[in-house]
Amino acid sequence: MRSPAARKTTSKTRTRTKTNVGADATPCCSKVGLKKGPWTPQEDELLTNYINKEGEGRWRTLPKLAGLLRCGKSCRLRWMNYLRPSVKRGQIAPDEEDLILRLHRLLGNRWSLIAGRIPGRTDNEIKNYWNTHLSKKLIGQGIDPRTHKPLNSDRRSPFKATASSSSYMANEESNRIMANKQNYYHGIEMRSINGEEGDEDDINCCTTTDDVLSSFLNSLINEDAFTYQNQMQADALVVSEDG
DNA sequence: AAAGAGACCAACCGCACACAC
DNA sequence: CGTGTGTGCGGTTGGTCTCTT
Repeated sequence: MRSPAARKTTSKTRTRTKTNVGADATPCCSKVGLKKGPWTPQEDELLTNYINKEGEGRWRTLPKLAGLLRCGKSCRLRWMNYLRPSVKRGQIAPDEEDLILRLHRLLGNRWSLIAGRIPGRTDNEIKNYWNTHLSKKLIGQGIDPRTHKPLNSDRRSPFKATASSSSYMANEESNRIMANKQNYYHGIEMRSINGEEGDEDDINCCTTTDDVLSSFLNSLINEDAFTYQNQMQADALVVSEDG
C-alpha cells in the first residue's frame, strides 16, 4: 500500500484519468442496502472487534466479514477518525493550535500532513478545527487564513505580487517535497505524548532515523516565512535520501 | 419557554494515486 | 502498457447542540 502522503497536489489540479473512472462503482460503495449516517455503539463494537482480531486493511471486504451494513470507506473513516486507540479526544491545546497554525502556514490545506505531525489528532479533526476556529480567528486578526498574510496588503504592487507568488510557489514546491517525504515518515511510530500538553518539542517525537528530516521540518515550522533557501535545502535532502 | 441563528463536527462524496495483474 | 482494485485525501454536507432574542 502506498504511503498516505505519496499523493501530491490538490484534487482541483488533478485530472481524472480513464483508468480510474468508475473506480468507486464497486460493491463497496454501492448505495443499495447500505446504512449511512451516524454510527451506533453496536456498529462501533463490531468494527473494533473485527479490526482488533484481523487488523486494518481490506476495507472493501471488511464490512461483510465484520457483519456491518456499511461501505468500506465508511468503516475506514470511522476507524481512522474515531475508534483507533491512538486517537486523542478532547480540546485542542493552545500549543497544538499554535503548531497547526505554523504547519498550515508551511503546508497549506494538507491536513493529513499536518495531522501526521500532531500525535493523536486526525486530519478530519484538524480540518474541522481550522474551518470552525482558526480561520475565523485569523480573519479577526486581519490575517488571510489561506495565505497567512495581512488581509489589507496591497496585492497590486508588482514587487509584493512577485514576492507573494514566489513565496506561494515555493510553498507549493514544499508541499510536493514534504508529500514525497511522507513515504519516509510512514510506518515510523510517533511517540505518544500520553495526554500531556504537547509543546514544540513534540514534533521531534519520531525515532532517530528521521532526525534530519524532522529537524528540517521543525526549522521550517519555526521560520517566519518559507524561503527559496528552504526549498533548495529540501531538494538537497530529497536527492540525498533518494540516492 | 419557544423559535431562529449560528457553531460544531461526524460523516459523506468525488477524485486521484499506487500497485497488482 | 492498459485496466481494475484498494486506499485515502480534501472539500462539503447536514444533523445536532448551544446561544441569542
